[in-house]
Amino acid sequence: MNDPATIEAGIPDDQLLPLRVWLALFSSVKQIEAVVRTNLRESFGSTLPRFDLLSQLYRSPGGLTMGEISARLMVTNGNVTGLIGRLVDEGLVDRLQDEDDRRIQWVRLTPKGNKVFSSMAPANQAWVTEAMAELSEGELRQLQSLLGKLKASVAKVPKRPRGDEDPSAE
Amino acid sequence: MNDPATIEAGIPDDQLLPLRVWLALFSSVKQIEAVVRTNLRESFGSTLPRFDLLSQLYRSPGGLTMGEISARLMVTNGNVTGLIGRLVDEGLVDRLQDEDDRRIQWVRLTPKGNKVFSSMAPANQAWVTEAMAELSEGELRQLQSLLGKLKASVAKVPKRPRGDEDPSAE
DNA sequence: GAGATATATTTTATGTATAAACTATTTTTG
DNA sequence: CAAAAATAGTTTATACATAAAATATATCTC
Repeated sequence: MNDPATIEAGIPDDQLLPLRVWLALFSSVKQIEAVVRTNLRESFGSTLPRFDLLSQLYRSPGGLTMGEISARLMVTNGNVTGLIGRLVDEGLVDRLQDEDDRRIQWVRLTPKGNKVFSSMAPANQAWVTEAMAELSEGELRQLQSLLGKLKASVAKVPKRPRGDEDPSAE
Repeated sequence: MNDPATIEAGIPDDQLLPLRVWLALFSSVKQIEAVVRTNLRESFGSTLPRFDLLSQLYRSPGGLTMGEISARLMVTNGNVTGLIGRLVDEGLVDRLQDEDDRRIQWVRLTPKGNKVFSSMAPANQAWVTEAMAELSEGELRQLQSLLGKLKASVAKVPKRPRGDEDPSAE
């Protein structure tokens, strides 16, 4: 991932603003991600995707289906298949088939996975808190609120189902 | 990547706030990325990393070195090597060696690359603008300002050079 | 100016991610 | 109920991304 782009030649400033915000959002996230990723690797030999996945499972003691994980992490099913496979190999997670619907896989943290995540989570919180240390509580709340609005705004973008290209549109 | 995680059990709310903001930032970016990625693929058969790279080159008519590209996109050198290779194959970009320093590669947009990027950029701007349509100009400016502060805050996180683990720290 | 160090980039191994095609089930519907 | 449609997940092919090691060149230092 990289750096959302702009053409800035002769476009009025208010037209440019969303693009600039997007750029700022993008680079902030990359920046924080870099901090967290480095720390996860150096301190725990782990990665952000694995941590996020463990976190979801931690919050769902009853387990999650593959599809639910994929929805929560906002990634494809195929991605989750691979991620879970590695975590199973590491013994942090286990899979079992649903008894009624044989298409469904239930995924849960193993006791080891639970323990490992419990040790990572406070460190992660500390890193993120430190990264945001210069923002006051008020600023953080403002940011949170604006991001909430943004989320709602993006969610309204119509996503046409595939095949709806309408090549003969006027 | 996915969904920055939290343990929320019994932690005071203001301790939790940075983590919540991180979560919100992360998912906003994923959400917008999904919109842009889908549109770039459907409309231009391209991807976000390629678009961002073209954008950087577009803004630097004199060309950029591999290292400079890597710094601007905040990705590793190896990543840029691959990305540029594909863009060269597509004829959108060319590489030439520096005359004085033979380690350096200068990368520029080809005329075709220029043309292609010029057609993509306005569409990209429109998508991002639409995604943020529900935010007022004032809100966007506020967001921009807060993200600027955040960037400065994250930049202050000390990044110890590798090998500075100090395993015997007290 | 030779050896050590630094810089620019590529290569290697691996992990993460997507989209599209596919398999296996379940559910719907005529 | 049988055929069709929907759902859950995996597989495949490919792209993107990292970290670490390697290569090649340039610069520094004595």
